[in-house]
Formats: sequence, C-alpha cells, structure tokens
Amino acid sequence: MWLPIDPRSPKPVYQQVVDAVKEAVAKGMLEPGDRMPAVRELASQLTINHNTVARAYQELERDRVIEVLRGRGTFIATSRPCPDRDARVRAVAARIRELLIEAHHLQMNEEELLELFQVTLREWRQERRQAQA
Amino acid sequence: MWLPIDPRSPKPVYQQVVDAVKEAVAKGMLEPGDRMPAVRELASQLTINHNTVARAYQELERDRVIEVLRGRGTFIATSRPCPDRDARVRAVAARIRELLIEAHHLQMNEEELLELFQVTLREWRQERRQAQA
DNA sequence: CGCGTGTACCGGTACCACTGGTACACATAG
DNA sequence: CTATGTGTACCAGTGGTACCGGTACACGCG
Repeated sequence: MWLPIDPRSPKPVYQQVVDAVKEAVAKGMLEPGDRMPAVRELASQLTINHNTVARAYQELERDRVIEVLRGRGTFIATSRPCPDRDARVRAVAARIRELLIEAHHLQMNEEELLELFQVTLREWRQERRQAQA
Repeated sequence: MWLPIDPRSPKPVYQQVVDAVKEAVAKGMLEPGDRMPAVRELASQLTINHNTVARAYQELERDRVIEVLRGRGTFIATSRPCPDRDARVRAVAARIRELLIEAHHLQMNEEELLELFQVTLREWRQERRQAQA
C-alpha cells in the first residue's frame, strides 16, 4: 500500500494518513472488507512511527471508515451511518460558508463559486472513474 | 468592536481574529476605509495579548483585507486583486474536493451536496442582508 | 504455547501559539 | 522641539501537540 505522505507538510502526518485513506475509499480504490496493513507494517512502508499510524487508525475507526478487530487486523468498513452524522453535515455546511467568505475576498461572486463547484465535481468523477479501472 | 473569540477552540486565536474580520467584511459590516482598533486596544477588548492581534493584522494585510499605515492606524482596504489569486482559487477547488470526500463518507451523493451548497448560499445571503440593516 | 494484532504507556525532542514585557520607528498634533 | 499614538520587533517563558523510539500489555487464532 502506498499513500502520499509529506513529512514537511504543515498538516500533521496522522491526518494525512486519515485523509488519504478516506480519499481512497471514496474513489473506490479501497472497498469494504479490504484488509489494511498492520500498524507496524504500514509505519515501516511510510517510514513513520507505529504510534502515528495507530492514531490515524483510531481516528478512522471513530469515523466508521474502518473496523478494528483486536488480534485479527483492521478492515475497510461497510458504509453505515455515523452516530453524529447531523453534526458532521452541519460541519460541512460551515465549511461551505467559509468558501463563500473566501470567494468574496477573491472577488468571485456566488455564481462563479457555484461554477467552480461543478467543474471540480466533474473532475472528481473523472478521477474516480480512472481509479476504479 | 466585538469578535467571537473562544480561547478554548483548537483554532489559534490569531486565526479566529483573521476569520472574524474577513467574515465581517464579506457581510458588509465593515466597509473600505473603516478604521480598525489599535492593536493594544483590540487586544484589551478581547482580553488577549497585543502580539496576537498584531499577528492577525499582519495576516490580514498579506491577504489585502486591511491596509496598514505606520503611525496612523489600520483600515479596511478597498477590494483589489491579490498577487497569488490563482493559487488561492486552486486552494478553494481543493477544499471543494475535500467536501466531496466527506460527503461520500456521510452517504451523501453529489446532488445532495449541491443542494446543501445552494441552501447554505441562501442562508448566507439572508445573513448578509440582516447584517447590513 | 507462539505469533500477530491493536493498544497503552513512557521519556525525549521539536515546533507553535500565546503571554508579558520592553524597546524601537514612524506620523501627527501641540 | 516634545508628547502621544500608532505598528513593529524583539526576548524569555509556559503550555500544548506532533512525532519518535522503545517497551509492555491484551486479545484472537492456530
């Protein structure tokens, strides 16, 4: 398994692992039931510490992206609703609000932002198609 | 001047100041030419350190939100393009991508996210109308 | 039992945010 | 000129977090 980790990024390494796994699942590169490498093994592959991988796994389990079975391993979970789904949807709305503010300071009106949204959506679908091939 | 600062938030205080000012400007609550409080004065009002306010002001000046005149004060800038505008637009697109990934894990398809976008846009316009009144 | 798994510590390093304080450079008013 | 108000630049110190390297524990399975 390979994940794009950049130790010089301002984003914490464990967060990079979390985001990369979420993206791989969203793209269909990782499917429910797939086995994740052991903490020490993935740490070795990414040349980072096992504790850092463990923290990423804990966050991914909290978000119901993976399932952890003590002594057996960790696996990609079958999609099911999160207990705090409503709160996370509201968090998404808050991030959209941030985009509206940012767009204003870039002298971009709401219609242009909406168009950027749709362009990005098309690119995302394209990426996902290629990833599954 | 009042800004919603939460010292217990994981978001750095200086960043909260930056975001709050940007939001106030985007809403029209602060207009070009308006004077900002002095660093020590705003620090006193928010019960934070003047260095923290100074850092926020520097970031706001870098983003062309305010204009700083040594010895005179700081003022809301007239909107004008940023030198690194393209990079910031690309950053917005990257944040949209993150929303698409998050939406997938919330079992929300792209159409639902688009609808959430439009609903949030309507709410944003509503807020802005009230703020300007 | 032995092995592989996730988990939980610990000590230590490094970086960053924030505070409190002081000092400096500049613009303006008296 | 001085005095005042401004942004800016330091510094030392504190607290929190990310990360590392190491060790140890608890569980599932063969």
